[in-house]
Amino acid sequence: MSTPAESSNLMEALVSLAKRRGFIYQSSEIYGGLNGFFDYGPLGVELKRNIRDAWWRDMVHRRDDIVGLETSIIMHPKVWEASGHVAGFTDPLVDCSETKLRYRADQLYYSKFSDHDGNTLGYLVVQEAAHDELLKALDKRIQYLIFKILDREQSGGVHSELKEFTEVKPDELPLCLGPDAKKLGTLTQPRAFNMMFETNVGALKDSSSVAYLRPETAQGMFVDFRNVIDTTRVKLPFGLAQIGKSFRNEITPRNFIFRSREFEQMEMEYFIHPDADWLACHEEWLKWCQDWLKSIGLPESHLSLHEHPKEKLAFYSRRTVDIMFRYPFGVQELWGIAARSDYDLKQHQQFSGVPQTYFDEATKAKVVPHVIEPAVGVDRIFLAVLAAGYAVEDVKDEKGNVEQRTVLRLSPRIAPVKVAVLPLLKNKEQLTTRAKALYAKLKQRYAVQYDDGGAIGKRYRRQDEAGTPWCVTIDFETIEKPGDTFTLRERDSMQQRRITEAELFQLLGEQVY
RNA sequence: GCGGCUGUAGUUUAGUGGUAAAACUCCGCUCUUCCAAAGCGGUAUCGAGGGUUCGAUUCCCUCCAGCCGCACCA
Repeated sequence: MSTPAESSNLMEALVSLAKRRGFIYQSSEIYGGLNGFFDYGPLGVELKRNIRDAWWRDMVHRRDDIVGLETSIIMHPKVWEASGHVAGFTDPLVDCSETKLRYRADQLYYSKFSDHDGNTLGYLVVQEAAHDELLKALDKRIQYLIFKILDREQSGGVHSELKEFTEVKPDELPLCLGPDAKKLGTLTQPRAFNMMFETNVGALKDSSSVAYLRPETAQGMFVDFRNVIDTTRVKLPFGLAQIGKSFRNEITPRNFIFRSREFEQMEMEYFIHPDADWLACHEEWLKWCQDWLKSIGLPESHLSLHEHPKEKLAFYSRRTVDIMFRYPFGVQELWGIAARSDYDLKQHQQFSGVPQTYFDEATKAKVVPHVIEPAVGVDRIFLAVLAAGYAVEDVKDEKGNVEQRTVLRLSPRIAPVKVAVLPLLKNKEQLTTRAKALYAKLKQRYAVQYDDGGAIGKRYRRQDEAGTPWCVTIDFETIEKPGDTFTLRERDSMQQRRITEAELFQLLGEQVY
């Protein structure tokens, strides 16, 4: 295991490389940046696109049972009421200035405590618990208030009924004793915090025009479930796949692009018959996702599984397993595979009044399908391939001096540039003419670069940092000897061999898919 | 949202109460027969705003951004 300092250094090195080579910039940098937002530069946008394309090809094009979808980012506000996001994403939060602890106001209860003459002595705040536990806690706090804070000789007084702390009034706050506080008045007013970005549709900013930027792409696929059934020939089981931006107003965006406020999801909702073996289906998708991650070059050694304990499952889920990735800052969630049951379709059925059913020809019955959902963040995969591929190696030059080489070992499938075409020398026209001809031919099909700047070694290293798997050098052997061969220099091994144009295209055809 | 640390060229860093230096990168030119060659030239309102001061990149305050920890993450 690396130490926190090393991890931090690795992340700094990655951020630095990402900027230096044009993978990722901070958003709005010239205005001081904006927390939780990022831009993808010329190399970054290629890498990101390749990740998306690889997923789409494997998930949609190469399967018979999955079709694609692209739904709008802003949807009818009722969608988010039905999905539970309006209620679920609104957490009123309370901070304690003394203990620095943070509570959810809807999980706190408070009670006024008065002496027998009716004078208010204070408000006791306790955390949600079973009824008798809660009363026990309340009693403890009363004793604490009387003897430690008010410094009285004997107890006595009455407490009023418990109320949810969300109802606390500003003038009561100075007399509130926080659940873990030793002084009065350390709690803040509950502040509503909704993870959804709000906006307004139309010209008038009244409450009827409130809309949300979607916090997940999934709901678009549930809402269009009927449309797809009615207009295409899909039969259960089948999947709807979507790639698109989602937005969450995270309290604290952290770890570079890992948790940001604007991010891109690749989600697939796989609809199955309610009587189908959902557990087996869930296992199948779990396996599929792991295999796919390996196919884009993530090493198995960095992957692990995390099964959500039953008591911590989200309300819609019967089972959720996360594929975890060992990032420099720790093992974190990469891909969540959730068995969402029929929760979402049933919710939309109820809220919209439109039946969300599928006609089962076999039983002649209408059923509401269940759903298995693999959901992954493009940006998280991006960071994972960057972190896993990044290496600084010691390399010996011809004099035996040790130098350092920075290399990004990206899979040819997703590398932003597949091949760099390099004339050995810039000022020899036979070399550059042949190189430019090859470049022109390659770029019809692949993302390639032409580079004639500086010495050849420098150009190799530059491509190493960009993650380009192969460099092709047009040298004197190309133009002087028969066979029209080039030097093929391989990124990871730095080995060189001679290759013809036909062989090069064959290599690319096999490796870039 | 809280606490600690930080912010000087594209990157990594040096430095000072009297308007800034280096290495590498990048761009241009010269040169160069396979792993960051050499030479010349170019690139900074020292994160932003305010205050103290004759004078602030340096000291103070606020904000913004970043890192670490806590909390949060339906």
